[in-house]
Amino acid sequence: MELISVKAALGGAIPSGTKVEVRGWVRTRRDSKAGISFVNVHDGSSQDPVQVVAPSTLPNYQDGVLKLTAGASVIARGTLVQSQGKGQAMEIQADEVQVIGLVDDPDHYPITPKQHSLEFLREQAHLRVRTNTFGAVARVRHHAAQAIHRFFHEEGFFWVNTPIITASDAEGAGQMFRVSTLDLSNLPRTEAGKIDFSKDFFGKEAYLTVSGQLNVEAYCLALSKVYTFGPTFRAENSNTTRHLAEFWMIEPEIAFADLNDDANLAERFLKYVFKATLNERMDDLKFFEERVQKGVIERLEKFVNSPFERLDYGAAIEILKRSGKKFEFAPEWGKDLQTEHERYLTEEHVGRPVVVMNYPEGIKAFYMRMNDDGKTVAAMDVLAPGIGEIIGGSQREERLDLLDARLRKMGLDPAHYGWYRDLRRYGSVPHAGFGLGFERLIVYLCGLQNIRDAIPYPRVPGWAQF
RNA sequence: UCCUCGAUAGCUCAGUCGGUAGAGCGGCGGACUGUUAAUCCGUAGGUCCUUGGUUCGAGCCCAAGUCGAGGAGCCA
Repeated sequence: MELISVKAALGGAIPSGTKVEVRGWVRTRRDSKAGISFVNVHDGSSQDPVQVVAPSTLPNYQDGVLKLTAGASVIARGTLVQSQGKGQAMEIQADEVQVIGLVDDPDHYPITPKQHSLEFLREQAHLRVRTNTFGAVARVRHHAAQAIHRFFHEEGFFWVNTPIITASDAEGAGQMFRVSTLDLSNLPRTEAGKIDFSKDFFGKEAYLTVSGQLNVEAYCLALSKVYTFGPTFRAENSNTTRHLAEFWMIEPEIAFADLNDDANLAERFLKYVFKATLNERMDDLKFFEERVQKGVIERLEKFVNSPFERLDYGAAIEILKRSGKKFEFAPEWGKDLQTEHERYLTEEHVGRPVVVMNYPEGIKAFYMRMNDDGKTVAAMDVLAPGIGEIIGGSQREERLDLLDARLRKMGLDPAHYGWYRDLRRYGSVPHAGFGLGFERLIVYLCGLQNIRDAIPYPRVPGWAQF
């Protein structure tokens, strides 16, 4: 008797006639008066369930097998055989179906074999992973994460675990969650009446990180090729299909590199991860193709096989102006590209991924490197058909005087950036990197509409259940 | 945060002009069949989001609130 996964049972590598055991959860049960029941069992290892054929001669047929409903857990032992029915190659002719856990209230069990709305399933986050859709998302998510680590490892990058808690209020990438052990109902005060954070856990104000970039830059200027991949927090009151309060971000950083190196890295990176997902999870992608978004596989295949177009921001604005398209927001030099602009560029004008480079300094962060024209910075966005911006990155300002000038121009005090400025004083080198929201990548891979379906337990304003 | 839309059975939804609450799926019972989200018959199942108002009478009209969705802003 060999314990096997459902995936292995269906995989064809195990010869017919082998005695096997599978463990999992019931998806459906169909009874035949010929004296058998068909129980579809899934264990998460594959998109498809295995069909367990349970004869009515089993001792627990009446008060066991016939009590099975969607969601019940079982251990089935029997012979793996070629199926007599259509719809599956292999099935398990059961000698024993052990009922492990029944569903208490089958009439209220929320996961039925019909299509549920994704909104409803979000409120059942602990059970939604039992559905085809969320099982598939979970598997794709795992394979994408593995592919990301594998890509960087193979290219000689080191994974750096930057801090989750930060006492620096200088990251400037958005609203932060405060971390404190102070008693909110009895706050210590200074003589001036302000909250006395010197009494707080870290002796000063602390927050959850909004980006590991600044920290990983330091490691870049020693290890040369590094990346972060970890949880990230934004306390913005964003209620959209693209924002989470807690998400996972990937941020590579490369030394002795400029913006072109950065764009090349982004292109290799995305293609590697997409290719790996196509290779490793085609079963789930086919499900998304059928049930979630038509064309998602072709979109990925085209992405993998198309060279990225490079486009200067200024040229992009000109293209948009001359497009003859009616945009809700008129394109104008000095303003950021709207989603409608990005979609036009990548979907209609070029028809494949585009890297837009060298944006006006006024709309980009302080750490981005000033170009020689004095008007633009070495920033880039990778735009993908069907979604728009998927990666944002830049070459970092490695010249101390220019960094200080830019900080001051943006109303920031260079004194607050002591250790970050040190990196420009001690063996500074040109370096570059980019940031990618992992869940946005998952949305794109799976053809989802809402980022809340791309993470197991989404956290958004007003919602932190489970 | 702003704009728009929505909330009716476990789920997905219908509900006409304001007049006693409906279907499909799921559950339960039965029939039938190596079945495939099986099929067929029967059956149970309701705080119509909450509060207030209008009315002889409100799922339906009005007001406020709560929650959800989509879009915008911000962004990854």
